[in-house]
Amino acid sequence: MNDPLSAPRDPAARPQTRIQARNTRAILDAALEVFSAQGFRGATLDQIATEAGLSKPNLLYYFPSKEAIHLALLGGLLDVWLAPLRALDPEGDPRGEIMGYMRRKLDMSRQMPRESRLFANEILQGAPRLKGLIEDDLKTLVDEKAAVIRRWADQGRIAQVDPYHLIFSIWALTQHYADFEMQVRAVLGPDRDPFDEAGIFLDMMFSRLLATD
Amino acid sequence: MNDPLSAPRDPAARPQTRIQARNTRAILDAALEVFSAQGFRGATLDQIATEAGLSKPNLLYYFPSKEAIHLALLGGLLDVWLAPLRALDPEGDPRGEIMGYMRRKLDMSRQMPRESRLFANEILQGAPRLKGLIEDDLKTLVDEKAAVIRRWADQGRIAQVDPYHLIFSIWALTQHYADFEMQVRAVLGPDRDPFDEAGIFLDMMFSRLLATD
DNA sequence: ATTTTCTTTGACCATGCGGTCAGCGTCACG
DNA sequence: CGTGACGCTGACCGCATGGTCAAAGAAAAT
Repeated sequence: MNDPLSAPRDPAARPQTRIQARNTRAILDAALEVFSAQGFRGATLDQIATEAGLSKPNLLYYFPSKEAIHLALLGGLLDVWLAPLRALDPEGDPRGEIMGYMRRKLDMSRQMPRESRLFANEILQGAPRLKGLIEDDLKTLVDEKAAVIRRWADQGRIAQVDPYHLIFSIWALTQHYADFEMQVRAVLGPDRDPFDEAGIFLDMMFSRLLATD
Repeated sequence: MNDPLSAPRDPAARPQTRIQARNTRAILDAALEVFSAQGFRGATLDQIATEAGLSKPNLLYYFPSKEAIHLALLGGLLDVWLAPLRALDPEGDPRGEIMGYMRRKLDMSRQMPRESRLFANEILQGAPRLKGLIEDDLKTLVDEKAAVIRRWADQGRIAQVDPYHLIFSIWALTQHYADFEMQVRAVLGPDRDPFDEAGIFLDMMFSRLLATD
């Protein structure tokens, strides 16, 4: 009843055992690995259990179903994913804020490619499990930040660009390096670092886009 | 031998019946629909058969396995997908060629979102079935066109940008509108046309990026 | 030391799904 | 209009997979 999806057992009474903490973390990490690489239907409980170093029934002792594990992951993800955008400061320097946002998003692609792919998988399939959150939380946040950016543009502090598509472009470009990493690496060859180069390229791209000259 | 992957039976002797043509087309179209929406493992033969208006055994009369259907789709896809890049003319006007490429790619996202998502699914999972083609054909083509673009940059006819990442950025931005269409539409609301707006935005973005001022 | 709660497991079940097969219809062509 | 090749299907098989359960094994609490 009062049992959040990310926690296995009713934590109302006793708080949480050390073993519980360790195992739920292991499970979520293993699930992230498997779900992000195989998609929801492609992943199997056996794979996740093995990856987590548990038996399948033991895994199901901590989470009631495959669906629940997936939801626990997605539930936490959207917040993490949007944190950089939330941090965009209306009082800050327009170019610095937008460039900084792009930077942080690129860093997330580099540091958290599994999360990026998990998210991509979900959206690709039409976001059956995140639709609600996307239409509410995400849309609200983007509307709010888009208004800020529009104000900056109207004040002439950055170029006149559609703020929504500016945000989309940051998403598209940064996530591409995580989601399509295999393709990017295949094309660049083994001796080039995609993320380092992307940083330079995207700096230039957005500098030129936002310049007011 | 002369049997393309999209054809089911050995057509060495008799060419192809009308029924064969109709049904293989129906199957591939249905499979594109289902695979692009559910991924390889998420799709079932029953779904594809139903979508194609056939029974499952009948479907398997035309293709030997689920895998074969998927391969037939992917096999044809890469060529279609890369055609716009192939068309980039070294003798043409640099800005016109690159902007035109971006345009054609965006049109493809609009006209062929299912193909885009099929491809995205494949790359996301690490391209288990396309790896070879990507490391050979695709890499070769990109190397070749990147060299062209680099020459243009060195001649001062466009800005000095990394040609590889320029190509990546075109892929990322155009495919984003197909692959993440659900998210884009949720954020923009029902009254805005993502693709029309994207055309304007991307025109501006790449104009500014390539400008030599 | 004993009880109680938490943790783990082997064995098992039901269902979904890819794929097969024997046989029945149907079409095209001489 | 007959005959062979083509097209189609219901019933079936075996395996993978999500999930259950009773009972055994550790920890914690007393």
